[in-house]
Amino acid sequence: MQTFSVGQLAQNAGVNIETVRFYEKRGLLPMPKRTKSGCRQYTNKDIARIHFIKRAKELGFSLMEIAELLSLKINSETTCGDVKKIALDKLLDVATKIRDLKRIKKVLEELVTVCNKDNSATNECPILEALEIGNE
Amino acid sequence: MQTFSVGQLAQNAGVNIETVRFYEKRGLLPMPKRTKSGCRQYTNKDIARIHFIKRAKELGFSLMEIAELLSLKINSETTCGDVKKIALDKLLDVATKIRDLKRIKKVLEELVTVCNKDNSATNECPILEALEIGNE
DNA sequence: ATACTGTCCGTACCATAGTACAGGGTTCCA
DNA sequence: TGGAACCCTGTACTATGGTACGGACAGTAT
Repeated sequence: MQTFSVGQLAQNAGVNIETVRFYEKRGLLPMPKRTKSGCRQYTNKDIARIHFIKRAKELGFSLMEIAELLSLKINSETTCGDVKKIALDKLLDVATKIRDLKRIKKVLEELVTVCNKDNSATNECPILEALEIGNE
Repeated sequence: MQTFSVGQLAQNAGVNIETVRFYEKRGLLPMPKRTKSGCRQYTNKDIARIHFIKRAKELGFSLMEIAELLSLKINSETTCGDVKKIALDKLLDVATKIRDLKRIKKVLEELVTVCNKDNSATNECPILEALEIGNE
C-alpha cells in the first residue's frame, strides 16, 4: 500500500504540515507509523480522515466536536443516535446563526439605503445614528 | 450631569468592568475624566457608546471595525460615504456567511433525516458515512 | 564531500475578545 | 478605627485554530 510523508499528506489533503501535526496533537489524527528514521508514514485513510475533518469544519463543527465524532466512530459501542444527537445540536446552532445574521443583514441594508449623501460630514451619518438610536 | 463609576457603567451597559477597561485600551472608549483619587468618571454618553459597540458587534463588526466607525464619527473630515463603504463591505460578509450556513444546514438536515436507526452501531452510521464519502 | 531538501521536536507566536488576579489605594459606614 | 466594598495598574491567562522558528538529523543529488 502506498504511504505518504507528512509533507505529501499535507499536499494531498490540502493542509499545512504544521496543521497535520497539530491535528495529531489534538487527537484528530491517529499517531502514524514511523520509518526507521522516525518520519511519519501515512496512508490513504489519513487523507480521507483529513478530508473528513475539513468537511466537518465546513459543516460548522469545532475541532473538539470533530474529535468527538471521530472517537464515536472508533468506539463502536456508541449508537448512530449519539451521532445524530450531535448533528441535531449543530443544526440548531446553525439555524440560530442564520436567523441572527438575517436580522443583521436587514439592518445593514436599511442603513446603506438611507445613507445616500456621499459628502455629508459623518456627524450626521445615518449609519452611526441608526446604530446609536437603535439600541434597546 | 450624572456620572458613573466604572462599575456602574459596566452594570448599566451590561458588560464586565474588565471589558470597559479593555475597550478603553483598544480605543473604543475615550479616556474618561478621573476623580481626584484617580477613578474613572463616565456619563450617559459612555453608556450609549457601549450600547453602540454591542449593537455593532451584533451586526457582525469586529472590535477593530467598530473602532474604525467610531473614529470616523469623531473625525468629521471623513464623509458619510466612507462609513457607507464599511457597511457595504460588512453587508457582503454577512450575505456570504448566510449563504454558507444555509448550505451547511441543508447537508445537516439531509444527514439527520437519513439517520433513523437509533441503535445501530456507529460503524454503519449514515452521518459518518456521508461525511466520509461526501468529500470531493 | 557537501549542499539541498525534508523531517524531527518543542516552543513560541499570531489574532480575537476578553477574564482573572496580584498587590496596592480609596471611600464609606457603623 | 476597622473592615467591606470599590477602584487602580499591570501582567498573565483563557479558548480557538492554527503558523513560525530554531537546532538537529536523514536522504538524495551532483
